Amino acid sequence: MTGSRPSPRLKDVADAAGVHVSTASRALNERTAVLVNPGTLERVREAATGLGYRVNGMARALKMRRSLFIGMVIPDIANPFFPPAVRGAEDVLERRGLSLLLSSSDNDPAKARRQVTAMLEGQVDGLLLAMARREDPLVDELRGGGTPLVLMNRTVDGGGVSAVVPDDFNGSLQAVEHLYALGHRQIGFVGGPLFTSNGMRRLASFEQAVRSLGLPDGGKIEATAFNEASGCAAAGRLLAAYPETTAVVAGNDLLALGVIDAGAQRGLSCPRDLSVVGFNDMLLAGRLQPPLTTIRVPEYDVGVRSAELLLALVEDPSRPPETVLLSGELKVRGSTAAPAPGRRPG
Amino acid sequence: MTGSRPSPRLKDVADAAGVHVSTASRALNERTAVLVNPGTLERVREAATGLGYRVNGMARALKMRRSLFIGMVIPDIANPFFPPAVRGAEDVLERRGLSLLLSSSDNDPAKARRQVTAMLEGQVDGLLLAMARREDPLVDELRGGGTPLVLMNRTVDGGGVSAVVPDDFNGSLQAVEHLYALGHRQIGFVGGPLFTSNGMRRLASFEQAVRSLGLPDGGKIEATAFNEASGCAAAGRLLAAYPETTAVVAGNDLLALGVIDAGAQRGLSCPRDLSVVGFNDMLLAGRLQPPLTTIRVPEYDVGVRSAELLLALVEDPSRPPETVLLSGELKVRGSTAAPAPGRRPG
DNA sequence: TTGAAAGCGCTAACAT
DNA sequence: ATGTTAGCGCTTTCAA
Repeated sequence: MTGSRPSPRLKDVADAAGVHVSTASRALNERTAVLVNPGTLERVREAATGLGYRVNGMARALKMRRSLFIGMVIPDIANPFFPPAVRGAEDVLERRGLSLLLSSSDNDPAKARRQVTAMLEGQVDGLLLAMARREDPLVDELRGGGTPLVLMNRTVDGGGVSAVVPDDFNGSLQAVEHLYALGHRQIGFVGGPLFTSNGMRRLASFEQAVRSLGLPDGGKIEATAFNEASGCAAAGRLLAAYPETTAVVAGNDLLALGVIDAGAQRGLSCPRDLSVVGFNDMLLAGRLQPPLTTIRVPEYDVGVRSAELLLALVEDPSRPPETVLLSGELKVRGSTAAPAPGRRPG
Repeated sequence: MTGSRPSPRLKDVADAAGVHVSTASRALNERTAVLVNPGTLERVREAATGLGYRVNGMARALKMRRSLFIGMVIPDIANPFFPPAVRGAEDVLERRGLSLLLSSSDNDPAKARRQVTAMLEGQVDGLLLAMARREDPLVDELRGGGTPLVLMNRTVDGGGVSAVVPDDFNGSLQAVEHLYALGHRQIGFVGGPLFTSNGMRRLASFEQAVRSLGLPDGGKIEATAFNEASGCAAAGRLLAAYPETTAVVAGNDLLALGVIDAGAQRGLSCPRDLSVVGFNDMLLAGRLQPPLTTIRVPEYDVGVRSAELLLALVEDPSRPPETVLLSGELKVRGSTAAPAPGRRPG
């Protein structure tokens, strides 16, 4: 028995069942099984089970031009925003028999390009991209390339490509209004990188909200990345330049954590001396010290909707691009409070 | 120009360069490029670039019996333990030109089996499995199957398969000793499912530690899953049965959170009335309320080492199985303190 | 209802 | 140094 083929091919199954390989193929294929005689069908299936046959996906893909792989590139799986979104996509894809190829690009365009290239070589049936920049040559190239594409979480300025993103505009608006209602009048902003649609849109709506409420133009700082360290550095500059600030809207939850750190470094306690609002409602945000007031983005749904949209695009490549806006919801928790009397300006 | 081939094949490149396809293949392949005339090499490369040629990985895989895919099955990417481990594996694999196929099995053996089957059909070059049970028929089958395999985070009782796991034994020990040093004498245990090596080993070493310190045999409850809700339910039972408990060792950080919840439900404040130690030191564990005292497991390294071991196995399938134990380190934070005088037994 | 034959795109003997 | 040829394992026309 030693030295036999590594794993049985369709030919082996066919031989065992006493039929031609094309018949075996038809029998084992859901769609074509009806074409084969019930008795034969049974024999083939038994032979397949008996031999422990497993279709060779590479051969199938080569012939059918369908790999049943979907590629997904995100900035970083270790960033708590992404796991739920990945999981959402995974669940949808698995139900349809597709597998997920995952890469983290660290927001490095060259790295993202290499990863996408590897996925394209892997003949993925579609691409889920969460690392898009507002101006993104890679996305532009891909748009013409015949591989269906959906942008997740971030989109591009130019449009023309399907995307599933949070309603950044409304989110920031809710954050500002919440702080205003608490009595804050000196509200700062620590946003994410402006090369992302999230960073840009959250800033734009922050500015508009502040303006329409007639608030003074406070500090607005762009952090270099959506993480705690960048948020802390940016907030440090903000608080130095605008010491009268009593509240900060952050570009996301990690940035918010950094803002809280920066405040603490200056002796400002959150929420007593400094209120902070995050964005996303990442895992455990409600159990932090203090529990984070934030804009809840349906992260899992971002993944689900992206995958669904991509599958629709795979079925019908001529389907026009579409942008799905998922609305967020303000979760009021412990990181926001009325400003302390002593710190209120005027 | 419309109606041309979807994407150029090697044949197209060869034609454009005026050579035979086999020459083009040699030219474009790192390993065989030395065999071709420098001038020809240049022409082929230019043609490839000019046409935007991209190798068809399915065809290559079919021929070479190497897909450059690695499959990874974890319980749930949304569980904060896994993202760093996934990231570690990703980084190693990418450096070697391999892509990662990821699935979440939810600890459902049938689901895991389907996912592994899909990956095997996808001709993955190796498998990283983080969902193993102590007795796992799937792992047993795979061991004979010719696809290299490394278990991550959890291993099987039988051995005979490579694994990279935390040092559960030493971890629990440190937790108990820490609580003992603080003055606790009534220490309970809320562990993970005993069908996992983690659940079992952490319990075993807890019991041994308690015994060797001469402590009374306190409550030990097995939670149904490694999550907050199960931890809360289990801890509820523990505290009802052993109300004199002043400290609890939890099977992981999420379970620890559940223990804290259960305490709070009974009016017990952590750490004043109840000390809790977690396991893993998941993301943000130190920023929770209270900051979690826990056993730090090098999650990223678990991923790195697993991937490295798997690659070694891919290169040399005859390499004997090996278990790598990664040691944890106690991180003392805010969820543990000396027992309150009023609650100390006796 | 089944078999024959072609071919997906590539690599690797083998031959020249 | 390059061309010829076979074949990886599968699906799918086309014929019978």
